[in-house]
Amino acid sequence: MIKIADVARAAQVSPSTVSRALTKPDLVAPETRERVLQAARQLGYQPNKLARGLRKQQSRLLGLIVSDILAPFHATLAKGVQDAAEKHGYMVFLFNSDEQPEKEARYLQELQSHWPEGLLIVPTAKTRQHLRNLRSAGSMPIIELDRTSGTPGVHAVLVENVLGAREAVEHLISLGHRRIGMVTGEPVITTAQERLEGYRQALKAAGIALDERLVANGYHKEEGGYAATLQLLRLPAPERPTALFVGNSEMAAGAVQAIRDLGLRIPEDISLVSFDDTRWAQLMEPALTVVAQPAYEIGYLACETLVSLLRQKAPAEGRILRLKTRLLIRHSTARPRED
Amino acid sequence: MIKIADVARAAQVSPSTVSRALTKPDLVAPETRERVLQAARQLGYQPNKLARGLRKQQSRLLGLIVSDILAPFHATLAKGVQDAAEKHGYMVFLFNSDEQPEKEARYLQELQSHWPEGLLIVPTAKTRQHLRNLRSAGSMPIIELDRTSGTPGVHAVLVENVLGAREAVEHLISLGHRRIGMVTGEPVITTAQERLEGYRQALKAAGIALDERLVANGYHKEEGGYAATLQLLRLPAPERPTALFVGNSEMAAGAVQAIRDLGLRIPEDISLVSFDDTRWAQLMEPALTVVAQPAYEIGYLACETLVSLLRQKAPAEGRILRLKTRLLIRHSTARPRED
DNA sequence: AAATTAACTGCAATCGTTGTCAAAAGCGGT
DNA sequence: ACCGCTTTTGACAACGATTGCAGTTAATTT
Repeated sequence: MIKIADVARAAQVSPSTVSRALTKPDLVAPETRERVLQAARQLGYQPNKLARGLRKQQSRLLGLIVSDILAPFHATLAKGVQDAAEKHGYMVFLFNSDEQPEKEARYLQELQSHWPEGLLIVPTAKTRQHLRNLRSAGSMPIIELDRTSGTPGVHAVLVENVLGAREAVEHLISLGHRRIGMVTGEPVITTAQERLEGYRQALKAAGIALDERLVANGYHKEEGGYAATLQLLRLPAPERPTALFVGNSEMAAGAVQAIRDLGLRIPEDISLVSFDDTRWAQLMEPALTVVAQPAYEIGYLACETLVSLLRQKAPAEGRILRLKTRLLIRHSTARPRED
Repeated sequence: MIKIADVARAAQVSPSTVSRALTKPDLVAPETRERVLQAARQLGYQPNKLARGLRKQQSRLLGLIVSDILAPFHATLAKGVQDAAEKHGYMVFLFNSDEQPEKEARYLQELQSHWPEGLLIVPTAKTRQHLRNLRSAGSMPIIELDRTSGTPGVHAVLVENVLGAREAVEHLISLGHRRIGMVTGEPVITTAQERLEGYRQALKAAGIALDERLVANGYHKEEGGYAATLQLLRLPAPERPTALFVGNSEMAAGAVQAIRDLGLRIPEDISLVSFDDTRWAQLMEPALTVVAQPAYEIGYLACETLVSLLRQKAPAEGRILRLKTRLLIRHSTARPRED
């Protein structure tokens, strides 16, 4: 690799001058500058970011930990973050915790040793402890995405989960459904709590009593969604739900398969709404009614916020931003059968 | 941040001893070692990777550039790479070229300045030039994924595109189809070339003349797939294909929509096979017959190969590994209608 | 023409870590 | 008590880039 000394030799100046010519061009004489720039170009010089970071005590690095890079929601989130980071000259270290707290802890350690200037994270169940253990956490701004860990002083960019869920369930109610089941996620995750709360509020507002048997845990995963859906649809006829609200798209995929395996038809036999939009939700037959989240915007906004936090060095107190969801009514919801 | 000098002070030893206690424990006396380790633990010391990298002239960093992180295939690829990298103590810098050569060039530059020890890349149309311009490329092992750029000396991990495509088309032929259309990707991309070649071979082996009008370019994207499919299915009846082979899943999504918009039914009116398996291909009705690729394995294997290349410092000559595809026959293919 | 100022450049120290070298300390044997 | 040996430790110099300070030259003013 070409280093600054090589360029200096080629341009017949000192390393200091090369450095200045490249980073503070107006401090060096025009001819010298030209000579240096040309030499640098010719040799293909690229400043070593390790050395620069060490000297300037800044890495221009951000850490991003998502909980499932294979889920389109998270991939989109990551893209938003990266695009925003790039705009401001930051690089992003992307990790995938797979919802596993141990992995998250390991990656946080690893990340820390690379001196990131800020951290963006989709927290898992143990994030709060992990962040407490991180020494540098006090100095480094942290933004949580999609969910919160409850760590004090941390910023977050989320969506209106309660409202979004409520609108989805109200849609079902307006179609005439009364027995509406919910497949929820891990109760420790705030999105699961909030979406369940929205479900509760919608029922309450419509004067429908909450039946605990109609709420099943799908643990945020496809298999869990499958199992939870089977459980709900195998209830004896009078209690069996005529519509299902599912907490995220992974579980919704399981739900669709469970419904098919039971030989039921959507929406004739059962209506289905899910949080989170995906390609398959649009392409499946019938297209799925969903609560769409602005995933890209969440990532982008979170990163913008982080960068602006880094600009003003005063460590602002934690603020929570919430973006709106949109209920996309497609063809998986209809009036309940009259029997 | 705690640095080595802080630990040294706390443990009453010199910085050198701290460094040794942490990295070469058997070179320091047991009691001293304990004292140092405890001080380090207590202070939450994390070695600064920037400084270490600078001093040791190694970054333990790998670069990964994929061409579309939102596509499940690429996300899975990335996961495979990361998992393998983590196993060997490497970090991965992930970038997304969005198939745009300029972005790729920019990221390659940016990456280079972080001193990666190796590079994994899903090449775009201009990768060959970009790599030629990279000074460090000579010293740094490079592995291409999914496609090749044709850069001499570069390693690659690909799939059996010709064979996979051929099997898919042979499947259609065995069902009785004779007019089979193909929606292909950008011709500069090797996967598109190879899959087209497989299509040709299958037709030839069955004694079916190739009709150029049955091959349409979908440019690797959903919209392109939509347009190409419309074009093929609007051919006058005698030439119109009874089956379609689509070069990747993005274009397949477009194809499905085009078919629906034309009011045709799969597989009664038209059979459909696509390269690349996805969640929606499994969930759509009817489930799509596909040529599945071992995406995770490609990433994992590529990274393993890269690491082993780094271990043995002799720069081995470029080798190409090809993994097998699997034809998953589902319900989007059937005998052609007799009319 | 001398004095003052401005513009430009180089020296040397620095960031945190590691490896080399040599000094110091401990040990057993004579 | 002294010698040679091993074990343990610390001082110091890098790695590559940046920057405060000081020095040199040229330009401007008196």
